[in-house]
Amino acid sequence: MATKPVSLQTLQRLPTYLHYLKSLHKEDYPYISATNLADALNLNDVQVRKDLAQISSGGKPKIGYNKANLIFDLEQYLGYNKTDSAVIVGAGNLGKALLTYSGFAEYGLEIVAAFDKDESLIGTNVHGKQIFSLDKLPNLCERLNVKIGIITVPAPHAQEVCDKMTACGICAIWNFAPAHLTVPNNVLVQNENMAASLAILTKHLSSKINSDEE
Amino acid sequence: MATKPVSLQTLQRLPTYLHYLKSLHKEDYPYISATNLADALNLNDVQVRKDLAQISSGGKPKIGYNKANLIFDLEQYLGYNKTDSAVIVGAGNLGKALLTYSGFAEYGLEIVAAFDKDESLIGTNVHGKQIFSLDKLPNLCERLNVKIGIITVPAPHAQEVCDKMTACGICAIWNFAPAHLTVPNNVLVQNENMAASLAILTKHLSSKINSDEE
DNA sequence: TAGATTGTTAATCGATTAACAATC
DNA sequence: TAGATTGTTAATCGATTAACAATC
Repeated sequence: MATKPVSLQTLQRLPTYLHYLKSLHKEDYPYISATNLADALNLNDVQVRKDLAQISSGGKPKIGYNKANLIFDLEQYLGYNKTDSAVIVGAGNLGKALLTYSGFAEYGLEIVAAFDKDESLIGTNVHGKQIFSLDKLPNLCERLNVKIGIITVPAPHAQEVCDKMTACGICAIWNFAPAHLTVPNNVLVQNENMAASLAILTKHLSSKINSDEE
Repeated sequence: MATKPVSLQTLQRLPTYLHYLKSLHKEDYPYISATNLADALNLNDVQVRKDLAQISSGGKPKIGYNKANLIFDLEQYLGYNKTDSAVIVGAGNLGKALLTYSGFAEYGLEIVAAFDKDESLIGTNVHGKQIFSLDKLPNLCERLNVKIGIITVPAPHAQEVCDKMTACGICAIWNFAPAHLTVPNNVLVQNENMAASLAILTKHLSSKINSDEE
């Protein structure tokens, strides 16, 4: 019973729809059209309809989609009602920031523990989450059945940490280190590629300057 | 003299090439083939050649690309040699993490100041960067000709901060808030969309469970 | 010369957008 | 009924990949 797989592009838009719908909470009118949604988010209306068709029970011609139902369907599909456990390796500034951020709960993610090799950090806790020695990783992952790992160590150590994670049975890695990771086939790496984002930003700036000159 | 615009996908791959090339620093042999690069980064070799053709003086048949030249061309193209100034609004955990992160210098970005509306933060400094009241934003942006703004406030305040930034002449916004921003035409928003990344990660997990069941 | 590798032209693939029929 | 909106089928567009000629 394989449900039709949703494209990566669609998958990435779904949280945006959900967030926007939730922001309309105050409004009484219970329906919204794909056209409205598309306009608000600078998307094409047909694209929105196609995306929603894949995860919801559909809208009604002339009326649109029931907002509450849509929110429910999106949360259901994205798994925001079920919580996945994650561990974080690297308790530096970025690691601490992620540990402290309480918004992940809303997305169905709970960071259960952090790991670092810095002796002075081990045993301390950040925002109620304890920081362990890296040796403890296998045991904790197995005990708590953790499948998601977050890497926030400096780039030169990222691959090594990644290998340890996959050895522990982690099969989804969120990589904040500016490094390319090599992993077994069944493991997914999602790069939070700040260098790539910055490239887009600064290039926009420099091309703007050039075009202003003309 | 409009240089051929590079696609967004290409632009995002360039920092990856650069990073990998730099990591080969130890090796003596001065050349690398597109095939090698592609294999190491799990990309197609023709794609790598096409990407590199757009920003470098090219390689030599049978030999490959000169690594040092390639690194130079990539840094040149990505503007890592010139520094852009940026301001950050929102000096919470994430904002502080970014202020503290010293790696941006390498990418040609310097965060010159931070802003917050929390009175207890104003006047303090993080990693040598001062935190100002939001009122000071226009003056500072104009004086230092700041064109890049980083938003690390909670989602409900993101649009308001964004509007202030564009009013100050900022035309490239790096948005870490989980909110869709509406901006004038000439302004670019780059969303660091953690919710989207998480959606991909957790979906991989749940689809894996389903396929394992078969 | 032979062979590896580049760079280009053509084919494929997938996502977005346009056109339109179905429906409340 | 008329009109707005959905949902689907076809057309377009752009990026990736394959095929191949050029070259050191």
